[in-house]
Amino acid sequence: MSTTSDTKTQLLDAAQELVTRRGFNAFSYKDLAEVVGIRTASIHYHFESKAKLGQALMQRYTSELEGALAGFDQRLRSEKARLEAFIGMYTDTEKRGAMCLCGSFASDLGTLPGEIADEVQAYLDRCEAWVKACLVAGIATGEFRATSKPADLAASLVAGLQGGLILARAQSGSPLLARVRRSFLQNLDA
Amino acid sequence: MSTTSDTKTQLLDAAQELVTRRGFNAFSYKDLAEVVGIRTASIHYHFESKAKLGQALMQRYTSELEGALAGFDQRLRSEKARLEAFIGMYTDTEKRGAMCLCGSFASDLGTLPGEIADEVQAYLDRCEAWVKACLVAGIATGEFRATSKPADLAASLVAGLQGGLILARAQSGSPLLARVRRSFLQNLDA
DNA sequence: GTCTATAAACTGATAGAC
DNA sequence: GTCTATCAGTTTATAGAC
Repeated sequence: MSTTSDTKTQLLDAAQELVTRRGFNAFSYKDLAEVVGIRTASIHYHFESKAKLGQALMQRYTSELEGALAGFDQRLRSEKARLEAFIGMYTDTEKRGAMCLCGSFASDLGTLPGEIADEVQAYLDRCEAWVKACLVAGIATGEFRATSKPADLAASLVAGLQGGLILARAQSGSPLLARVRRSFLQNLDA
Repeated sequence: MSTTSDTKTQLLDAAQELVTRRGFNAFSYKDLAEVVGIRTASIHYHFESKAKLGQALMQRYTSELEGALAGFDQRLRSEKARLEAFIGMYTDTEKRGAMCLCGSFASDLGTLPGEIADEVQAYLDRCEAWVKACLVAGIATGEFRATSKPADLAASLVAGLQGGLILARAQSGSPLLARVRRSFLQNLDA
């Protein structure tokens, strides 16, 4: 059990930081090598290509999402609290001044290898399905008021959070996601 | 009055297509030169740098937005119709399988020269201000029901449209923006 | 206005030594 | 696992001829 992570994990962590701040096409093996402190050639030992690195990044991100959602489901007792926890993942990212890894990849989708595009779609589908289930449950118990179809509301929240995260860094004013959160939740008030 | 546009306009048109499909960092002068049919060196006669080209792109885009919004205000008689027309600009872009120029730049903001970042902010501020005014007017006449502060709703719509446009290309299912539109408008139903 | 020629730096990637 | 050395191709940009 070592304090410092192994090189592969360090590479994933540094790459995630670069992708969520600069974008997949705007960072290079050189950038990555400098952060981790090895040579660019050594990166190829861990990830045979930049595309495979991107794919590994999205796979880890999606499995972390799965863990977080399972935690929310198990730990929290109201659908409102679960929704708040979900939104909280994105407000945390906003505070760091970064994008969601998936949102960053989605914005580069026109230039990405198919392997990554598939992972992006899986992540988004999972988010929408979880939010939709949360809404359906909350409407059934009377916790939420149904103003639109849950599937539409779920897609709308995911789009608002991802868009908000991308636009937040360009905005002068107050935290953008706080506004997205408020208008979404007030709309559901029973 | 010639049928074919001048080279500068052709360059702007081709660059806009590339930025909204691939992103600012994912297209090169070589790509642009091939589309327009000149050499890369000739591009520098019209735009001294890629940054200046990007800035010119955003300036033209913002002034086109201004024209479109003025047209909506003048031509359309209800706030609902105006909001629909605004949303329509984005559903048109979704049909083309492209991103909004501003959304594309926003996603690359961490790597962009400051001149472009300022233009991105101006475009977003203008969108939010116009939508907010539209909502305030519609609430005053009783056309809309106010579920949240107009400023929050406006920010939320802009974020939802931009996010929806970016995510739409990764999604398998039905048009994402139609869902954003439905849940936003139903929320306003008086 | 557009061209050729050229630059200097960077890109992801490979071969092979240690 | 990480290194050095190297590759072929690309990037934005400049100088100067036409």
